[in-house]
Amino acid sequence: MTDTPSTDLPPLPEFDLFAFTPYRLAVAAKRTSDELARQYRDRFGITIPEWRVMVHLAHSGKVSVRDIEARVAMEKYEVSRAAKRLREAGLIERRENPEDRRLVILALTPEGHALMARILPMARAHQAQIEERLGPAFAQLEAGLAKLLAETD
Amino acid sequence: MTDTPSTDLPPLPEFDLFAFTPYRLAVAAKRTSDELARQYRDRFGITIPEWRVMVHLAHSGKVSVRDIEARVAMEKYEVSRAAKRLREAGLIERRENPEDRRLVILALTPEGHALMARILPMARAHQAQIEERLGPAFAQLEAGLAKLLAETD
DNA sequence: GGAACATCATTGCAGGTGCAATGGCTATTT
DNA sequence: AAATAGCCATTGCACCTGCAATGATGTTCC
Repeated sequence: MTDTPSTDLPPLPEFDLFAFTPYRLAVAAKRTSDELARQYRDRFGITIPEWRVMVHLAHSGKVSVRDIEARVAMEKYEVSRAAKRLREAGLIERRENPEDRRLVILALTPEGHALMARILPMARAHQAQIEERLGPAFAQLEAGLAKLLAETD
Repeated sequence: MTDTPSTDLPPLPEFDLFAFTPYRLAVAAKRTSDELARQYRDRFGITIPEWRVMVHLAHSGKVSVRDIEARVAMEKYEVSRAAKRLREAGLIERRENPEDRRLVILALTPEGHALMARILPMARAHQAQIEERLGPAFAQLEAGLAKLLAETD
């Protein structure tokens, strides 16, 4: 037993990673978005950050990077790079804001609009499937998440 | 109004990103682990993947990369690279398994053991703080996560 | 017992990410 | 109106990640 360095040391406190809320949330988040990410990538060629930007543009019209950053839980450099890729893919367009030339105006192109018309129903279906699979636990999850998100805001 | 390309297109279906469970989980996971990640990094110089490996070694003794991969929701290359960094930092040691020389035996060094003795109480306190801040909503979150994790396993 | 197949861990590569500048613009102060 | 400070978006750099390929070992099947 002398070859195991821990043997003679005081025992460590018990700690169950599987009961650790940050871990549980990380695993849950990864599981739920991975399948989605794969679909978005394979079928539409976009990533999750790009998807978030697109969704925001879909219902907010023309906005700046700052608006998206504030609303969509992304750092502004993420928004900036997602927007760059989306622009190169022809899904959004970018103009200067004439009233404040530091700002940028992002908006869906017709191609981007068409893409969202295809993706959004899929996303709704995905959400419905989650709710169905969780059953009554869905409402509990929602209540818990609502409190957590409010507390950490 | 003719300068906005979306105006003449059929309206997109309503979609609220903030009610989208994968999004909510992603934000919740990021919020809860970011502060933790910063602490681990600034005070102990380790990352979240490294922390997970350390926790597993702390209560499982000597294990292989495969064991950790299976138990800790990490891909094996993540485990492998985390282990490499931890080895370079002197926190874990690595030996060959003589019974199956494809396998590797990872274990905490005394330094790693000492580090865990300092981190684990912090992690427990963090967990307690989450539970306190959420109050009754914590049990709901747990119930929801339990169902979700079981369903997607 | 040897060939084919499976498993374990690692790594090369391409691309994504976080941080800390940077450059351009606007607001504020004197 | 010039100087200073602040805000917006982007980018250079280093690091991290995901995927697929690799090499080394073990197992299975003829």
